Amino acid sequence: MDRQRTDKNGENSAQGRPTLKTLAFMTGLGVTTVSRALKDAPEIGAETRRRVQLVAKQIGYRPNRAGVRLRTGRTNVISLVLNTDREIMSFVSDIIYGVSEVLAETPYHLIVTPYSRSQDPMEPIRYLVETGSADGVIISRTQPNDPRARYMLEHGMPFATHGRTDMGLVHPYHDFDNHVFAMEAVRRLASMGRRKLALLSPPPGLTYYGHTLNGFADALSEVGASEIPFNTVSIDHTIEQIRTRTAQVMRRENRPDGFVSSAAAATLAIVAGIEDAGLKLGRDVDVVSKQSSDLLHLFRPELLVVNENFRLAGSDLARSVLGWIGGAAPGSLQRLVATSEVQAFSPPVSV
Amino acid sequence: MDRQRTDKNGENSAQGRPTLKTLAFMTGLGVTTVSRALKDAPEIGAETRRRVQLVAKQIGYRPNRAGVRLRTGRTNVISLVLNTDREIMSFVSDIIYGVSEVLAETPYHLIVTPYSRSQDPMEPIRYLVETGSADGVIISRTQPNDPRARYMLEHGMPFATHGRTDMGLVHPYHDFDNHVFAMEAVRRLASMGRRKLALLSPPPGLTYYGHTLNGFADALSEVGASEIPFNTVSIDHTIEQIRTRTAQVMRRENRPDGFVSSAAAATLAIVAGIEDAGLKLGRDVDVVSKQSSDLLHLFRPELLVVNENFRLAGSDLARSVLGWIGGAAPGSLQRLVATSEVQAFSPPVSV
DNA sequence: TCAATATACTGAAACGTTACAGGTTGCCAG
DNA sequence: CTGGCAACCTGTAACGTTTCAGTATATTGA
Repeated sequence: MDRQRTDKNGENSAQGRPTLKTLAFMTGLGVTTVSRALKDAPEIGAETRRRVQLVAKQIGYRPNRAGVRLRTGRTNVISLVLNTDREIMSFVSDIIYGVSEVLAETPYHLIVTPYSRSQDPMEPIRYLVETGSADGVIISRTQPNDPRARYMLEHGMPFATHGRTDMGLVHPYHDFDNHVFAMEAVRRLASMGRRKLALLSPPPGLTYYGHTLNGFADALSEVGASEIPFNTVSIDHTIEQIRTRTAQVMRRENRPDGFVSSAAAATLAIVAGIEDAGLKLGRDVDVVSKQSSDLLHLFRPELLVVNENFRLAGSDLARSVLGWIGGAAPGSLQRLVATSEVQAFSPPVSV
Repeated sequence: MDRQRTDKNGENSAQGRPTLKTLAFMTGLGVTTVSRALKDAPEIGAETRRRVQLVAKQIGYRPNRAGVRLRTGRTNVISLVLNTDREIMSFVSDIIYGVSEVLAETPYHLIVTPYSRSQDPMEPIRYLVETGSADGVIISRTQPNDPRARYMLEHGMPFATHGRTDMGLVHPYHDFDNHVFAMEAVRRLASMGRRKLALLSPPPGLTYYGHTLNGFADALSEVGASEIPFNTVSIDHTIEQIRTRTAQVMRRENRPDGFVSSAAAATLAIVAGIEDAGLKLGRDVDVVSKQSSDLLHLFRPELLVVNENFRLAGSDLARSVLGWIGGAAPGSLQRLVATSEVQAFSPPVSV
């Protein structure tokens, strides 16, 4: 009967946004009951439950995130940790789209946590864990012995990695099978008669550097081809550095007649370097490249490509983190996607 | 003297993360005093202030975002609203980097709010405003009469737009001067003797569509060149659509001898279409294109380019939103960046 | 009939912060 | 010696939510 005094939020429904108190006033129930009714708690009568949910829908009730977060510690936030100067351009947009697509169906927000050249990659991770700013984290540029993964595991922060680790610790990941990619690439080049192959590798230090190198080496010995060293550059180098280096190598006596490239932008540089040296793609040398959007064929139809789907990676990683948060076993949230076949140019249908 | 009972957070300093209560216990002050000391309130003694801040730094105190948000309504969040299927790839990564770079120095987090094909562009905006999920918003794909801008203005949500509106309403924006871009592009083509020009425009509906068209038309009449209609496609069309359409146009009797393209990926398609028709870039036709990263010259050295810096746009937009939140006049936070000159290929120094 | 029990609901407390409305103390003017 | 004031500090309440420990009522079993 002192409801009037207590529920000063009654009139609130007109001015501010509705809260549990507003709903309690409108339904004549207590806020506890309303709170439980909204989450289908069993001790609330079926009719009451329906009634509360109906009113909530009608007036467009949305739980206040700060309230929930303060009370429960749950943030409803997933953080995507990105290196702001080394990530591949298309990687960023596609992975964000993939993650967004999954989070859109949930109450989760996506926050982007950047770190740059100058910073310790651990810094954003520590920040997230210490401040509890996210319920889950997605990281890329994964290393075999990755201190970020170890730290999050130790501190009970659910996460997923783009790329695998190799520390004997189990956690969700999504990875493209770069071992298979490199093997298929070499096989394809070999099948075209190419015998002296160079690899533009991922940056040393990342896990898939090793996968790529091993696949390359394994296939070389399988097909009996040889390697022309090209390890002074990686896809983390600038376009100009790769271009210059390629031109140098191509001017040598013992030059490669085939390239395997781990990134599309780098492939542009390789081709430019080849042509700087006065040689011709498809005649003097062939190139197999990974790409994440279907543009390389426009650049040079002679290029051979393998597609890596970053958007899929994003949605997969998001689902994994949510799964872990939801209590699934981290070991069940690991996915290695097999490379599609090496593709040659197929001209557009209508011409 | 019932401090022991009251400050149950005293021992907390050992287990959880420190709060104001922890600091209050350690300094022997009240939490109110600590709170004010940390924000340099004038009614706190200078010595006390220093002492509190020292202790806070020592134990790594970080204000709890949920607490602040619940109490004050401030979220310390900026939301970047993105269309998940139409945005230009490099736009997304660069603008995120630009925004991040600015927010990194502040307590603000960046959240990415996506919307897709199927959705009303207003939906994410309404969500953000209604739930108060952000203190400021950045939007792109701005329209002359943009309901999102109008809505946010009406509801007092600070925001900045990438691109201008044209509704007589004043708000922060960052825009690339596409009028000048189109004029310079046409002038350049004219100076090379090109007289029949086609424009691959931005999607109709966006503000810079008009700017681009006007610049194109103005320069055409200035130099006395004529337009070959090419308005059945825009940069929002697929690569294949643009390519096919270009090839069609280039096979006609009265074909263009010059193109102006508003996006780099689309330019790849145009060039492919030109070559599909058996014509040669630089001989039969020239193309001026915008690009946001320096890759087009690798594609075809004959391409003429103008650079648009999306990272700059991002940092600029972030600064504008923060400025508005901080009380600056929205009218003072508008920036139109002039296009750089049209650039032809300059070969790498060392070859 | 009475006690035990299940059902449906409730108020109070707490999460960490800030705003509000004081409360002490010391000093000075009168 | 008193009243007033400035300087400095403090407790309480509130933001919206969930959890805990209930309470009231109806239902059941003996």
